[in-house]
Amino acid sequence: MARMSADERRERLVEAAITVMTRDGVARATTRAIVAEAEMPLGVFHYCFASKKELVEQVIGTINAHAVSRVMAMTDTRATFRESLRASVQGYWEHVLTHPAEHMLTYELTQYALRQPGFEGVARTQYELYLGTLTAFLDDIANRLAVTYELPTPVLARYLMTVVDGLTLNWIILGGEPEAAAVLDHVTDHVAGLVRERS
Amino acid sequence: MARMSADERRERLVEAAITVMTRDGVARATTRAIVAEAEMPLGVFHYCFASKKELVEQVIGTINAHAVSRVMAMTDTRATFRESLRASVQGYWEHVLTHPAEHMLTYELTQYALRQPGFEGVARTQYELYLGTLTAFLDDIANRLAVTYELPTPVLARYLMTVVDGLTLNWIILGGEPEAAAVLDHVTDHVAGLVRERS
DNA sequence: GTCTATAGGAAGATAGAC
DNA sequence: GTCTATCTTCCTATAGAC
Repeated sequence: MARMSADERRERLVEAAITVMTRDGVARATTRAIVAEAEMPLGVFHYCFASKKELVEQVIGTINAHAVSRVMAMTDTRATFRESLRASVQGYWEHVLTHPAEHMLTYELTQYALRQPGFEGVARTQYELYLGTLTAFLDDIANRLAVTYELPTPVLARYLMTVVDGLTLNWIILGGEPEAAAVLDHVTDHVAGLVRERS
Repeated sequence: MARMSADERRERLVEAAITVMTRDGVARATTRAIVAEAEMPLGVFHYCFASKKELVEQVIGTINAHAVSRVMAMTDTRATFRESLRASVQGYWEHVLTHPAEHMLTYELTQYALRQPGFEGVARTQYELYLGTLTAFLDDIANRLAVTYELPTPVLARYLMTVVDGLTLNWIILGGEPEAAAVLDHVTDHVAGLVRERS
């Protein structure tokens, strides 16, 4: 009854796992719930993956790849730094507003990784990845527009990551779109004020 | 063998639960692990608490009370707004640096509450509490020093909460004290620049 | 590879002797 | 109230027929 290759089953199981985790939370994404979501019998699980750990690793890899390519795609260079930053930040924020559950899942997986033996480095790698992507974004835009920053790029990148990450988290919990958008606008303007023409 | 009142047992079990959650994570804080930490037999649990849910509610209540009284105590009014804000923020940051596990637990409990049926409102209440406390802090300091803010207080409070919460989270995961402190200093200075003498 | 059936263990909660 | 022993359920993982 080989209706589908093991590779395709693996892909579908990872997708199903993400669906279940997004809908019901990481803790409820049991092997049973995942195979049920993928409409496969339970026994399938362990000839597609050696263990549940192996599946979760692939889930985290997939989620991270999505997040990074999202940030990459958000680079939106316009005529001025202010406009470029605003466009990029708004692109990100749009995604948060339309896909809150996806962002919530990344927070959950970070926590999961921080506690799960065998995933010790994963949370750190995840945040280093975000920070690196943001740093590259700032460098890229500085080069294209021939500007420099008043603050060291690592500090500026950390600042942006802090605001974006912190605001995403508290918006997921509290809502309050007007205040959240106001904070984001204020920070965008403030950061644009830290830019100098390259001499 | 009544060596201790049921009330005292309850208190000790809540303490033990916090110890286990801080050390091993919320998911590993099982009734068995908690009574073992408190050095009590398993059967004790269910005549002290009707269910595990009841214990977790008390744990969250205790943690929140700690957090709020910490923010209250951090209000540190000096001669100028800048100095007051700096002193208060440094007081908070000092606590993060010396008690990271405690702060990590609050993030874990927030996630737990967001997913656990019966705790739907708890995460929101928690963040509203933080935001309210920060707003009160800003109002208080504005009154004492007879100043106003360029931004509406709700937006400013949200901005501060975002930065403080986001930075705490990414410092727990990434470390990098110099950059984190630089971000905090920068934000403190920036916010101090948003203050006007009351006319 | 594919599936059913089940092992083996840990979770929350309860029964019932004292 | 106090404790031991146990119930029920659900988890990951495996055994073994096809």
